[in-house]
Amino acid sequence: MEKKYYQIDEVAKAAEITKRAIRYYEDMGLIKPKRTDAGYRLYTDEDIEVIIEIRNLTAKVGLNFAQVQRFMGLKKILSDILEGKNKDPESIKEAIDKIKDLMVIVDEKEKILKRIRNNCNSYLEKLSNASEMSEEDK
Amino acid sequence: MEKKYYQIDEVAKAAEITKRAIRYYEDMGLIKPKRTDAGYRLYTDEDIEVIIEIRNLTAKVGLNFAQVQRFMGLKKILSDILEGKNKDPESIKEAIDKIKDLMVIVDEKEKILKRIRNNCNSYLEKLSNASEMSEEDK
DNA sequence: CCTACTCTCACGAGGCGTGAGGGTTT
DNA sequence: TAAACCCTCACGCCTCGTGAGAGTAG
Repeated sequence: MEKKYYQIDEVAKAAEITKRAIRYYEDMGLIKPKRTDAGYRLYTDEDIEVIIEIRNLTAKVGLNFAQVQRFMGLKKILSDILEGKNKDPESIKEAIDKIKDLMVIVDEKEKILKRIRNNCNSYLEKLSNASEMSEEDK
Repeated sequence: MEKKYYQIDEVAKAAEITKRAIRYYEDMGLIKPKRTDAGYRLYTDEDIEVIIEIRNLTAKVGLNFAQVQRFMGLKKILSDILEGKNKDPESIKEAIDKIKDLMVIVDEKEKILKRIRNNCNSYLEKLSNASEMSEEDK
């Protein structure tokens, strides 16, 4: 079974990100694509998944690379546990704690977004009232 | 009725932000505190509110200063409209559009946060199952 | 005179953007 | 041969972090 490989430009389009950012992720040790003899980077489908997840956690959630790396390490432990390769209760506890840490950050962000959305909604209401009043002035 | 003024260190604590960041907001033209004769910055309660909102929109939501500035400008127009100082239907329409733009960004972020939270929850479920199984192994 | 503030430079870091200069050919 | 990729520097931008050196006293 041959794996399919993608060049950086395809990956950039698939992950909706720049090539520069992808190379930077590599510099930071978050991904390690294969290379052709000429040095061209070759990515697998799994690499693309990882890149998209990094993107979500950084650009969208606002984690830094150190935090992303912690979370990625967690995912490896997690798949080992689920495949039965790792049955160490300590590892399981650690993984659970790391997930909970991330969820705290996510909850915080969600609260602030909700506040902002509520503000926006009340502004819109007030503005539509003001808009109606200016109609009646005619 | 005298206004109360605060020095930068008090503001920093109230807004949970560094003094450096507050000064930078000023450099970027987002706030314009008064100054004492010696050049010390003096902030009002409203300044503090603004600083907290900038903080929420940048650090928490991930907007850049250009976007924050657009949103702040909007708030001024909005209060003018609500106080009846501005009854121009065009201004009202513009304000509504800007708010809708912001809400699109907020919605996007909320979707991604929900996805991440769902992932976290399903991981936690799987891990707690794995944890029970490792208990039974004893 | 000493402490604890304040100020203004100014260089550094993280996460890329944007060429420049030069190879490769999925 | 030329287009259209790829590579590695390397400097620039944004949002501050972190002193350094000097003035102020809310």
